[in-house]
Amino acid sequence: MAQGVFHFRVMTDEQMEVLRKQISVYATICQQLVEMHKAIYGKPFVHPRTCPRNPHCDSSATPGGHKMASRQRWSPTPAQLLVLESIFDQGNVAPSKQKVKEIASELANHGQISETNVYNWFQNRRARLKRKQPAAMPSNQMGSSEAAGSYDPFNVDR
Amino acid sequence: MAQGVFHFRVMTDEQMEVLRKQISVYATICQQLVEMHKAIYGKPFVHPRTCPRNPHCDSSATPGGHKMASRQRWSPTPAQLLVLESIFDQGNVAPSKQKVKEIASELANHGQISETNVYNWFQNRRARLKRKQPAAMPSNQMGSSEAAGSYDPFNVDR
DNA sequence: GATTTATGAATGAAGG
DNA sequence: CCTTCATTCATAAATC
Repeated sequence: MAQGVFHFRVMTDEQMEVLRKQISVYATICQQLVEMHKAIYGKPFVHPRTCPRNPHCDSSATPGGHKMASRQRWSPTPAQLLVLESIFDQGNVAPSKQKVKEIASELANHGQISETNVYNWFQNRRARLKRKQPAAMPSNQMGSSEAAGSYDPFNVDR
Repeated sequence: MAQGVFHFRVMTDEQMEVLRKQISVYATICQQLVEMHKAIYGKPFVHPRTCPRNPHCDSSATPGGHKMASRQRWSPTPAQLLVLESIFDQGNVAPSKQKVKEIASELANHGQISETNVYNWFQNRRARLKRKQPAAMPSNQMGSSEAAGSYDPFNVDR
């Protein structure tokens, strides 16, 4: 693997994210093991070397889980949001993959965006709407079981 | 700072190799420690601090015999995740029925788990990998002007 | 600037 | 297998 001595590897944000996650898992486990050590020996585990200048090495003990280094998340520009909501309101609540591609392409003119962003946006929008508007349903009792997601009222694409 | 900034991180092969080795070492150590814990205490490696907001740690056995609500979905403990990913990385991406049984059996020592959980995990992992991998282009610098390249291009090759 | 809320993204599970 | 949904998580934005 290490034979390409004269060319650089480029890590995408995606790959970086994978790394972050792996490291996060190790961090969590190690944190637990430190707790274990304390429980056994009654005194806190002392690092051979404290973290040099790690931002979240001290302070906020990250309640419960371990916090990864910050990951920037996409957020729609006002212009993009306007277009997205317009499309949604027109009844196209579940665009097909092809449609998503087109939308993303179009919105790229108004700022950074990816097809995944668009896809996620519609997914979240549907879920949110569904959760907020269970009213207006004509006498639907649904008392017994949970109807485990076998019903999808929005499957209109393809 | 979320938009307009497409900072790629560049790693040399050397750095990459160092990182790989470090991770490998952490993985080994963590696995050994987890095993050690199991050996000492004879019970799953679960700590009060383990799951932040995930109540699946509460393995309270359905008092009364009737399974009630609280239908929380399974989520791997860090230790389980470590093992699962380790297996996956070793090339065993689609374990057989028998293998799944073994894995589930083994992981049950680190927390509640079922064969279905394991099966689903591998299935999801494969699907996820498949979607993300074809995005990786070797040594494609794509100039700074191609703004959209940072995130997942969302595979649509059908 | 510490909490709370809104929301983009991740993920386990189900359906086909 | 592939796609989709429900739920959860983390964080940017908002609020105090």
